[in-house]
Amino acid sequence: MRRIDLKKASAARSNTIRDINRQIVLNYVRELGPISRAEIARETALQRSTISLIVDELRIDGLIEEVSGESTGGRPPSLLSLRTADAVAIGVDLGTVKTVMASSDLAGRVLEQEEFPTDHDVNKTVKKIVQCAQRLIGKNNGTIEGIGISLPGVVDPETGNLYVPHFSWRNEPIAETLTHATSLPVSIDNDANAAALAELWFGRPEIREVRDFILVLVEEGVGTGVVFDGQVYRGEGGTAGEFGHMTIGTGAPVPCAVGSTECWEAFASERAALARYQKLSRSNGNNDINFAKLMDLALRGERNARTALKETARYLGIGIANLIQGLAPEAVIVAGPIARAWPVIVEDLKTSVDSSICRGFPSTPIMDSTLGSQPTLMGALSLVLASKFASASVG
Amino acid sequence: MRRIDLKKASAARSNTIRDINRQIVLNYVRELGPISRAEIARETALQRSTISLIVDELRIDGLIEEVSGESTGGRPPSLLSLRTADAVAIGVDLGTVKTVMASSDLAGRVLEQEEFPTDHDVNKTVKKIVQCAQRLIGKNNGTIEGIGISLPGVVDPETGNLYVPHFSWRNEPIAETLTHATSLPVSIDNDANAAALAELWFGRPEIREVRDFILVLVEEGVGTGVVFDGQVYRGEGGTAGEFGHMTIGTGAPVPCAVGSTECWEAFASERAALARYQKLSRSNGNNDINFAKLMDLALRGERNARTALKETARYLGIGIANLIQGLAPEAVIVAGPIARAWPVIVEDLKTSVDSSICRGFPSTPIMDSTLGSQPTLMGALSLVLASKFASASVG
DNA sequence: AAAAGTTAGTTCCCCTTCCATATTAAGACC
DNA sequence: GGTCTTAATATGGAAGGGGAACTAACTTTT
Repeated sequence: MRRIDLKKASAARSNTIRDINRQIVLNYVRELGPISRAEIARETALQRSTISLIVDELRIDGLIEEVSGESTGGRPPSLLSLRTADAVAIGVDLGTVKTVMASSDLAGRVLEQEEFPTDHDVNKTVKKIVQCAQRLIGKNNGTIEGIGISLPGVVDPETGNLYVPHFSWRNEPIAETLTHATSLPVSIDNDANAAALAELWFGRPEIREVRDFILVLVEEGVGTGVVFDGQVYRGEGGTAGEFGHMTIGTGAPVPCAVGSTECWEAFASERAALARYQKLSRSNGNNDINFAKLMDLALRGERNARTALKETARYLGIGIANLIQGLAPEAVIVAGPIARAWPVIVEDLKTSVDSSICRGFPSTPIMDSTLGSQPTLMGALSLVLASKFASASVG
Repeated sequence: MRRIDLKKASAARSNTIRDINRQIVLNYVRELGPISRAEIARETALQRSTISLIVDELRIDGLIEEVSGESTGGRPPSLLSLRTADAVAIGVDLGTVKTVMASSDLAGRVLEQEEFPTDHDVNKTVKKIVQCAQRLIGKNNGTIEGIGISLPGVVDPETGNLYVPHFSWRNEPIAETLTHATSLPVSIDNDANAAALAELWFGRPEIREVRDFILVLVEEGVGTGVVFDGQVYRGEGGTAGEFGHMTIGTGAPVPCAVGSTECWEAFASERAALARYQKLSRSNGNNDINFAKLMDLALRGERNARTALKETARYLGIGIANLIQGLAPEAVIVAGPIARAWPVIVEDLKTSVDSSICRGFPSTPIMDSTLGSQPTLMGALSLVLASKFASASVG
């Protein structure tokens, strides 16, 4: 029972029907390909002739290609799959430590990847990004159609206004600079929202089939990406997803990015885990430790490191329980470096979630990211790729 | 960038285009009526001829009617508005104290209303509802098209499974019984979700124009209805919206419905306010007080009552701040009996929200319900009415 | 009072797109 | 080699919107 928005709703014309069916066919190829025209016709209940016409259009547009298939007792089908000959997207995963850039094909497979340390000076970082983008564009002879950027901060995808607390960047024209230098459309979004978009479009099937889930990105802070009804929820001005600043108690081990000690991220971020570890092992004088090293120690069985991570997982669980109760997602995904220590934290995390949930809610699966080591890079690529498969107007 | 659901998405046929345009025209009449065919044609950029054909359909279906209009220098238009001659919906607002039932026309205007105390025995209550429904149906000579029920508990609108903590009702076949007795379709939903639906479809214009908002229903507990992109978000199994059980601290004045003293509703519900008042005025021995009386006292200026309400508002604000940060809604609506004491609590509420929000988020309007005294009754009616204006398939 | 101007609504023909059916294509099995 | 099965294409018909021309009904101007 969605209320349509009269200001945005546009009436259906004769071509609307084709637009809708074209999108459905394209997504069948994307999600179930290689697939034959006949199979798509059976699934959609459209006529085979209609599917053939639509497929012709999609082939001319270079979105899909034919491969030969095996007969099942009759004429062998010509199977359709996404055309993956070219690199079509560039993704920029701008992190607090390093920036990873990659090109990918339509199916989201990374073809080429580079990385460099992120410079605190926004101009230097943008310069490196421009250089790398131009290198990738040059190699690919005009096949690149767009650039996506994910960064650890609040972004309004409409206006481009942004705020990156770690570097104190405010309203830097990163996207504009890149657009001018490359003449390509540039999309920019918060890292957790982008990672959620990637899980939605390119995650493992158990997530792809889910319409409502929450991605919790644990890094220096805690970010969330909320997916409602197959769509990343951005809220007004793109500022949704800051559940990291949800009040969950008092007396956190570190202040949050803005100084409060009552926020979820003050209890459950990497910084919180490090603070716990340093308190536990103060006598050892371990001051040059970072989160990667802490995880290494914990995975090797070091007692204090494990305790610090498990305690952090417990608070992670309290926040996740709040989200489950409020939003009843079909799944919760934990992403970020901490996913590497999944075996250490999973039990405490789930126990904490269960004990914080009041009612007999259906138990919600909590899993680590299905996108391997780089959910945020995939997120940046998804900003470009998803727009090829989802047209804003067609619901 | 919504990802379509291949299992549910149905391909567009020739009639799809008419369905879409029909819905758009109907909603123009609903929201901007009385309106002429020509005006709709200008707004939608559809041809006047097309609008005329669609209007004929809608008139035959009894959804809209013509009234005469004034000329503006040419042929006078025949204006279109919703047909409000008949009662078409029955709403059942099943509350913990009383049950209110009403019939309404297509525009959501209440035509007839009855109420009776809610009996702790589910069978007795259902019997009274059935009798009242049959009385209303009989009076209206076959014009009633559906019944909506809102109740203070968790409901899965798909399966009808429900749980009402106040009465310890579990999986009672309320909707089924009513369907059998009346032969009408019955929709049932959680009170906060239903109230959110009512604000979305029948609220004052400042809310109707908003696509993303959160309704916080304060009663014995605290319930939330989340509206995202013009749609009430229900989550898996219809259990979304239980932000009332979000952990926000420790040491609440009362246990929540399940016994925890860390939940938002344990800090911010009517029961929490009453407990605060009783603690403050223990010497007075005021034990036969209820929330309505507490509000009366506070509105008359009684010190302890005001303090109890203001303290409750402060905690209400902490939870609302969490929601604003996480979901960045365009507005937050506070509904329920407490809205009557709005002047007493509004200042403390807003101060608390502002101080709990970490970043310079755009300040979100927080308002009391725009539906007058009975948001939950309107919610029940909306369950029927909204389905007439929104078809599930047409986005 | 007649003519001109304005706005509303209807009629008719054409285009797009889908459906249904028939036809062609290409392999498997006996 | 003939029949069966499945895949893909071609062809005519229906639904629905676009657009121009038309009728209707009023206001304004002369």
